[in-house]
Amino acid sequence: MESLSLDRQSAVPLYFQIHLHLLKEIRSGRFKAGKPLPSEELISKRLRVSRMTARQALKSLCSLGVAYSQRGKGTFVSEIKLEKNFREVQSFTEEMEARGSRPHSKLISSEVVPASEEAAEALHLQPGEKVIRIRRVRVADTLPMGVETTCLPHELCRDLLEKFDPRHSLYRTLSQVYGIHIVQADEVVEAGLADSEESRLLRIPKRSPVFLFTRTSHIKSGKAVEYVKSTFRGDRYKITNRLGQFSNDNSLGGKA
Amino acid sequence: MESLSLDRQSAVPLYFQIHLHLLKEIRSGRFKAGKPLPSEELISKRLRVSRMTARQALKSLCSLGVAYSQRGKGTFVSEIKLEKNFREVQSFTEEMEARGSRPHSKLISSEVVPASEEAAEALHLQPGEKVIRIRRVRVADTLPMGVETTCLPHELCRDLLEKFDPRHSLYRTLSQVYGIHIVQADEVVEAGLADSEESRLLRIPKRSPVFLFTRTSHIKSGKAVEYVKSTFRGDRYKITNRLGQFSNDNSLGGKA
DNA sequence: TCACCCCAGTTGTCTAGACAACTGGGGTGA
DNA sequence: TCACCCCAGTTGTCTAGACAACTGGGGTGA
Repeated sequence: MESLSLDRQSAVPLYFQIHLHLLKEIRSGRFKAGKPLPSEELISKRLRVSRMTARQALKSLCSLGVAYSQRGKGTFVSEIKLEKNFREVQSFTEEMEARGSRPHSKLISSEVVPASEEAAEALHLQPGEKVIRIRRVRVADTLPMGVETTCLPHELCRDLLEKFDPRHSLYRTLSQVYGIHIVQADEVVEAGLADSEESRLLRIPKRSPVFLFTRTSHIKSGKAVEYVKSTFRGDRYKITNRLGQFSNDNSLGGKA
Repeated sequence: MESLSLDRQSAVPLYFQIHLHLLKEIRSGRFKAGKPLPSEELISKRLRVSRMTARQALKSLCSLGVAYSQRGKGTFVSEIKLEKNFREVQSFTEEMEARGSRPHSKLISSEVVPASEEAAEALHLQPGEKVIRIRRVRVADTLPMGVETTCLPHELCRDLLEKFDPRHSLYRTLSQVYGIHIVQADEVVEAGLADSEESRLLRIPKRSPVFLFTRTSHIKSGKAVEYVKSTFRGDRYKITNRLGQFSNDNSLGGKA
């Protein structure tokens, strides 16, 4: 706190400068888990900002899950570790890079076809409307991890098959070429056994345990832009989830 | 909007009265997906509240995932359905009730034992410290769904085994008797095959596909209070996840 | 001893403003 | 035609205050 001086000319909002500073101090161990952060009043006085600005900084830490507030008591550092590998919405590519593996993909097929019934429903398309369908084997380092079939509305990105190298990240191409940013995904996971095609592609014994994923991805407005079915091997792939922290999110701020 | 008159004497905050009203109008179809909600300015004028209060109402809808804001444009109703069965942190009991099944449990064993190494690590206990361990078969309607082993620090709820009926919800007992409210859980899921004890208890063939869950549950402060390992049958149990919506949460309010 | 009150400290809610930054559409002028 | 400017509408950030509601500890008085 003492060392921080705010840059009032900066494009970075004051509350976010304070947010970043507190976050750094928490990570450095200056503020320990379970211990109070400076109060709104104190931040307000020390840094000469209004209490609402100080409050917004603290609230944005709460919405990150780094801190929590208790009325009448203060705002405290959460004991929950953030750095664990929880699944955000991210492509296979990003997920593997985050785990320290080198991801790539082998293309099985890519084509424009009429949407299947389930894909049409998930993507809110008329029956028979066209989708781009890409089938790939997903590989981490040299280990085949899963087989994935992705469907995107053809309307959304007509020339995708020319612009997209299937060995790289689809999400990055969507984001960089088309400005389509996937921010949320709804997913159903089932446990099953590998069929013969899957066991051949993944080089695992037939009837090995596998995860079956069905995922619908959304952009910020909630519009569905991707429908994916995939099979991942159960012996090498784990899912890490964080549940909750939805309904108890009394947040006042936050930054993308 | 027109029909709403705020109760300024109420203990319910103004922003939350507005929040509830807008939510009702969205659910009723008065405001449709993709369409704008009233602007901060408009709410402020119509309901004679300050703009910050109107803003807090809209932001709390955003943090619920019901709406999203775009600078310079407005706040819009999200196209994402909320009502789907996503997994919050909830007990098996709550989950099954939400799905319309009648949950119950068959006790296999309950005892106070020294924590296993992994349980001690998850719960931040000293090696050898005691935990309450409860093993149950989880049943939906009359169908056995999974085998679950729960460990709780003995220190936390010494007389739990007297006060808890293992056929009912553990989370409810923790909440009602001890004031322990679980708000977040970190979970690892693996795909595997049922061993002989599991297949017997779940009445499924040996080597059927199953989910293997390892879960650590936390209270608001982040303190770990429960460590669970469980095996659920893959033929009857599906996981529904919602990913993302963490980093893009520019919220100003929210209510537990 | 112990129930109660009081008080300082804290977060929660709310007000009435201000300016910045961005969006989208309409109008202007070369 | 079309690049550009302007403007109304909107969200984002920020200020300087106010009172409510709650927490926890200390002191008072029966």
